[in-house]
Amino acid sequence: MDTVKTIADKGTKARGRPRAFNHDEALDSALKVFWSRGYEGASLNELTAALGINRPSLYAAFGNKEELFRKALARYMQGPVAYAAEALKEPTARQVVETFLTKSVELLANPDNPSGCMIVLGALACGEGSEIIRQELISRRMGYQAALTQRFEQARTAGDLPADENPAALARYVTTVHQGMSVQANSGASREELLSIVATAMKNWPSA
Amino acid sequence: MDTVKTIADKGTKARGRPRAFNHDEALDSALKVFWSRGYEGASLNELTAALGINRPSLYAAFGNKEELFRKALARYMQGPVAYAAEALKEPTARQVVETFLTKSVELLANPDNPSGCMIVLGALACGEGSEIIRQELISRRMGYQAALTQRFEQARTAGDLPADENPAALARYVTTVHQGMSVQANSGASREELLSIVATAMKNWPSA
DNA sequence: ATATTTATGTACCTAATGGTAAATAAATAT
DNA sequence: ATATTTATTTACCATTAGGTACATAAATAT
Repeated sequence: MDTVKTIADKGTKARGRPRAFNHDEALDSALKVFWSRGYEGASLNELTAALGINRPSLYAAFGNKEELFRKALARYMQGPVAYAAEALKEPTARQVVETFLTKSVELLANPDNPSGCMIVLGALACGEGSEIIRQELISRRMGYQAALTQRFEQARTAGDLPADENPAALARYVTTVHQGMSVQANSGASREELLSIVATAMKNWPSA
Repeated sequence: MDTVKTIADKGTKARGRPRAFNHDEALDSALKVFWSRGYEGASLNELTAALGINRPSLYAAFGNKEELFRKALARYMQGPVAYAAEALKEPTARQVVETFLTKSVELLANPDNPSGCMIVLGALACGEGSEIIRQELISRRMGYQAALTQRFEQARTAGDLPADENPAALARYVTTVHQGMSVQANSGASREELLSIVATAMKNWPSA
C-alpha cells in the first residue's frame, strides 16, 4: 500500500525502503505505451523500459498488466480525456457536440500524443486474452454515448433540440464520428483534415 | 480434390502428392480468424486449427503469417467487400454514398461475420511487429478514400454535386462514418442502430 | 544496535509465439 | 519397378510472452 501519498498521511513517515520512482509519472509512461500500442500490443518489456523500472517493481506497484492498464486508463480519463465530460456542460446540444468534437481533434492531432483515442483503439480486433479489456473499453464508450443521449434528452426538454429528434440516434451518430476520427488520426490525418470532418459532420445538426 | 489448379494447366496432371485441403476454403477460414482477431491477435495455433491443417502445410501453401494475411485480405476485398468498389458505379454521388454505407451495414451487422471491417480494425494500435501490416491497411483505406474523392469530382463535373462542395472533404467524411461504424459494430451495435447512423449521416448530404 | 518493513535487482519459471528440419506418404513420369 | 516431385507428419528450434522466488538494499520503529 502507498505510504505517503494522501494529504491525510502527511505526518507519518514511510515505513520501508522508499520507492525509487514517482508513481504517477510511471503511470503516465505506461499510459503512453498502452495508448500507442493498445492493450495487446504493449509488452511488459516495452512497459518496464518506458517506466525505467524492472518487473518486480512494476508488479509490486501496479498488480499486473491488466491492472496497470486499468490504472493508466483511469489516468487517461482524468487527464487527456477529461474534456469529454466537461463538454456535456455546454449550454446547448449543438455546443456540446461542437466542443466535444473540436476538443477531440486537439487531442487526436497533438503530435505529442499517440494517434487515436485509447478508449476507442485500445482493444478492438484482438486475441482471447484481451477480451476482458475489450469489454471494459466497450462499456466506457457506451457510457459516454449514454451520457450524450441523456444530455440530448435534456436539450429537447430545454427546447434547444427539436422535439422530433431522436436523442439516442444523435448520440450514436456523434460517437460514431468521434470513433471514425480516431481511425483517421491513426491513419495520419492532420489537424486540418480532422477539423474538416467536424465541420461536415456538424452541417446537418438540427436547429431548434 | 483438385489437382488441377488453373485453366491453363487443365491437361497436365499434378506432379507430386496432392494437397489434402482446398486452397481457397483454407483461405476463407484464415480470413475469418484474421477478421475477428486482427493481424496481431490471430495466433498460428488458432489459424492452423481453423484451417484444419498443420504448420508446415500452411507455410508451404501460403508463405508465412504476413503473406497469409495478405492473401486473406485480397480474398476479403474480392469477396465480402467487393460491394465497396461496386458502389462507386452508382449514377449520382448521393447514391454512391447511400449504397456504400447501406451495404456496409449489411456486412457489419451480418451475424455470420466477425464484427467490424477487417481493413479498418485489422491493425490499429499494435506492436512494432505489426507495423508493416498496419501501413498496408492504411493505404487500402486511403485508396478507397481517394477513389471516393475522384468519384465526387466526377459528380461535380456531372452536376449532381454542387460546385462549391469539397470532394476530398466529403470523401473523408464518408470514410470516417464508415470507420466509426466498424467500431460501433465491434461494440455490438445492431443492424437497426447502424442504419440509423447512416440515416443521420446522410441527412446533410448536399443536394444538386 | 536491532528488528521490521518495504523496494529493488538478478535470475528464473512456464507457456506461447512464429518458424523450420527431416522423415514419410502419395501422387506422376519414365 | 523406379525415380522424381510435392504434401503431410512429427518433432523440434530460438525468442518472447506474462509472471515470480529470493536475496539484498534502504528506510523507520523500538
